[in-house]
Amino acid sequence: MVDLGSRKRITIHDVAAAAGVSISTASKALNNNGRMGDETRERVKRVASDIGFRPNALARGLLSKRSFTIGLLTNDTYGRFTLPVMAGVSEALVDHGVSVFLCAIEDDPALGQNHVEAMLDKQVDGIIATGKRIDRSLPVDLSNLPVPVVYAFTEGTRDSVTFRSDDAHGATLAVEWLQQIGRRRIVHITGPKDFFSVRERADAYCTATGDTEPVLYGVWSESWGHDAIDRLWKRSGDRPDALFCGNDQIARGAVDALRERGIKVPEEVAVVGFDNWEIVAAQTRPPLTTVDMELKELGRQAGLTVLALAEGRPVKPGVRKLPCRLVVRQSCGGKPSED
Amino acid sequence: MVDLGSRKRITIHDVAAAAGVSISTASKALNNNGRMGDETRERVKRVASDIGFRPNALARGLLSKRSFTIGLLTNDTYGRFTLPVMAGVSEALVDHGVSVFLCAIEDDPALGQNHVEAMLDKQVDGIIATGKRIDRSLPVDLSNLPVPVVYAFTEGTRDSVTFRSDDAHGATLAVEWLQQIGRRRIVHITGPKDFFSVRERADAYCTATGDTEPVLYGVWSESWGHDAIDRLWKRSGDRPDALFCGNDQIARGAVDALRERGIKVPEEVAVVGFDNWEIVAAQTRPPLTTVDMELKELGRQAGLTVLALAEGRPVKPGVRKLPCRLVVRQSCGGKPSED
DNA sequence: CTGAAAGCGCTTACAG
DNA sequence: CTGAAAGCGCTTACAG
Repeated sequence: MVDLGSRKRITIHDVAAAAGVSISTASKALNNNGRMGDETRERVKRVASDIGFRPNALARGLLSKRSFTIGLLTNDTYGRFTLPVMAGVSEALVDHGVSVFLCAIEDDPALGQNHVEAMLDKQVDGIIATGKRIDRSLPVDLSNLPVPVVYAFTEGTRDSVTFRSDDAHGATLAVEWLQQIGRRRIVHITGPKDFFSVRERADAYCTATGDTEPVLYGVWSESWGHDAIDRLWKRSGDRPDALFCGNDQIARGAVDALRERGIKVPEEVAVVGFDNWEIVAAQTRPPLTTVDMELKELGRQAGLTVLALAEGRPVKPGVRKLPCRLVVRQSCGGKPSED
Repeated sequence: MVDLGSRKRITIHDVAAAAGVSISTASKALNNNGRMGDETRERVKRVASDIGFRPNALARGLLSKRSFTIGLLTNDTYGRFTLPVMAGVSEALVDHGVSVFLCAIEDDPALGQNHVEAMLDKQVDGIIATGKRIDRSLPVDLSNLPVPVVYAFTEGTRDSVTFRSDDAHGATLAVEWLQQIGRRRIVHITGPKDFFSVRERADAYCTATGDTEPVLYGVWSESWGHDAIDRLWKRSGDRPDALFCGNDQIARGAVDALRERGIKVPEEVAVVGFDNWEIVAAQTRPPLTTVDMELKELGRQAGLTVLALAEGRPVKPGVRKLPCRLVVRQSCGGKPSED
């Protein structure tokens, strides 16, 4: 059978006994409050560390009303967006001793409710809601919770704090980069128009290019990228010398289609993607220059914000748009960035 | 400023007062123990539900020594393997009221130690360790912890419970499928030989095929799959009529290379991958038939096992190999499976 | 400078 | 059948 190494847990009573003080003195010594002789405080601390004392967070939490846990709620099962957000949240909070419950709720309201209640029972200090698109909310009501809620990459409520990427900025970065390398006929191939981020990216693209080419709306797949190239090359008139694609999958499909037609990327057509999804962007031939939404940074900020709210520090509600970053690989020429 | 809807939390005192009983009676009524009139018990329950009472899990945990939390520790930052495992763990445990801390520790021992201590402080009922390969352990010592540890898709200690996929079974499924559809010259293109799973899959492949073709070892990338096809088509002698690839990326690279040579998949060469990594397998043209390691089921079992150990139920230590499943798409011909 | 007491929100023997 | 008391592991006024 499996051995738990069932050593009894060490409590503050053990520390007090070993140091020859009362438990209140032990507590105060360890928490650097109360007044006592330096010698006593040091001795208690040394003893505690010698016998491996670690305070029980449950007991602490009962008193302090702080559990040093938060919940991350997501409906992005695949993890495409949630994983970087989670990494950022966790990185920002681990130094503050905060641990993160991850709850994947699919699109199931009952499951969502379940998870939220389980977290509230465990007295989480706050909740971060995240998802897979900025213009949809999770299938669970997070208003009027007894703990603060911060939204990251999902639709939030009016009076809450919401973090999202600045897609217009990302699109502008992409188009301006293509213009800088001398491209003039830049076509935008993107996803479904009912996505807010699609419209935002397309608008920024139109602004930056002066609206000379139509935007090709479709779906978020490689095969749509492929089809779009067929369509573009069938029509009459000048061919594009650059593509700005709404995500990396579309870009990959387009690059594949261009190669199959014997058209050189980046020499004849330069391509920029969106998302910086490594598995897609880095494996494309040539690897994709693409826009990174800095989701990890977004997670970091969401984490620090929920912590601030939990500690009662004031935070202004509203939507915070975070800048994107262009990751340069080979699909536009130029050297790969350090990324 | 953000409003917390700062309604005071409802405690068992409120329930007792509202029901006109003592808090001990209230507690016993809600937990279905102690003896009391049915009428009293029902009244207390009704009142509790009416005023929205939910017991504080921290207070409960302090008494019961059970926090109804567990920790999932992983060094698989990208989430490729951890996400399905996490989904399984969470799914299995949510019904038991258990929430899961996710701790991504990269390959940083100090960070790992940090997270483990934070979880122990929070009195987790157990820890599941998971990773990105079966023959490496996490960079943190999990033996002699005061809570049970279960290993899933990472190297465990001798006396622990470890769950892993049965890679030999998966490889056998793949090869036998190719043989069933009439293929005879099946080549195995796979990853680096220092991976245990590579050797195990290759051995099973050799056993199933009778060792007629050399195994091509390389790296886990599309470009290696591509190169392997070049190599195979340059050499003299009969060409393969089927490929069994060590992962989906290699398979995708190979399929792309075959298409570029004008060789039809699956008509001339049938291809099976490994991993069932949707983003790769489903986007390949044609979509890949591939081996799924059933990581979610693996996570489920790991979750139930750590729960059993936490509850003191006996569990035999050792390595449990879980069967794989073949997901049929179009790269071998045949109709797509329901997956 | 140090300790006894009360209490966080609950559960569980133990009296009555 | 119901309640008062003790206690889980800790912290924090309050006495001395």
